[in-house]
Amino acid sequence: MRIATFNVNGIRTRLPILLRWLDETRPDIVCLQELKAQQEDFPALAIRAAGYHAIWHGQKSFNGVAILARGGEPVERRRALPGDPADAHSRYIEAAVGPLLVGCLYLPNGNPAPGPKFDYKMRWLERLAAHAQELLAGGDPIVLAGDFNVIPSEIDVYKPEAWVNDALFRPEVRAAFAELLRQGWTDALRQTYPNQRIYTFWDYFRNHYQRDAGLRIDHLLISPALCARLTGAGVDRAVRGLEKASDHAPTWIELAD
DNA sequence: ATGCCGTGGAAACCACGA
Repeated sequence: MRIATFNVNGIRTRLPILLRWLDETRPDIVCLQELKAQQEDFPALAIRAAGYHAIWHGQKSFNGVAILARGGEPVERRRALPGDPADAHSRYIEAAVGPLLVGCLYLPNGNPAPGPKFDYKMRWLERLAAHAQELLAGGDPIVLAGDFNVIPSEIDVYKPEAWVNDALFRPEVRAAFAELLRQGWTDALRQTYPNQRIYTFWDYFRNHYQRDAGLRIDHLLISPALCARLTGAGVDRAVRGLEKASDHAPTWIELAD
């Protein structure tokens, strides 16, 4: 089965591209981020007509996450990361899809760093680590997928020296991501391609896509129970080159049944 | 070093993104 993550940067504007990509690649489970739409403005009918059940957590203008599944309905487990009831951003949604648990996340950008936005990102990373640890304790097959806004290492950015002080690449952010891997999670794209340059995001400007000046910031972390089932992974780069594209490309893994 | 582009919402600009 195929599980994908895609930061759409506005689901209403991106709907034609999303539907075309769903039709062409037929992923079984899809995590979406940056819906940028209120709960009632999610295009549920069009997505249902494409063959997908969906749950989503919208927010006016910003953020917003969704989990799509074909074959079965995603059964919602939670729609916020624990640890801060005052955090009103729609950045996390979690569901059971058959025997699989899926966490879909949109981690804060954190720029400018230092500053309150960076502090919020670091707190969010701490909350994510705590929840991720709880999830692992169950021993279930779990995928944590989404836009992490974390460049894990130098190979994941076209020009590392230009990003050292950026909130996506600062040492404490990379350390927090590495801590997730130490818990037992596997970065499925990097596991599949240990030495390749793989990007999932390219800026809209400066011809970054045409120059392949990208970042790898969209990730699928899999729990130990899934490692032996990982048979492939990839990025649908061509989607980034379409007219009216998101600045992110869909990123996916393949699991043996 | 940089939001140069894109989206959304409010209001003909601004917030936000990475």
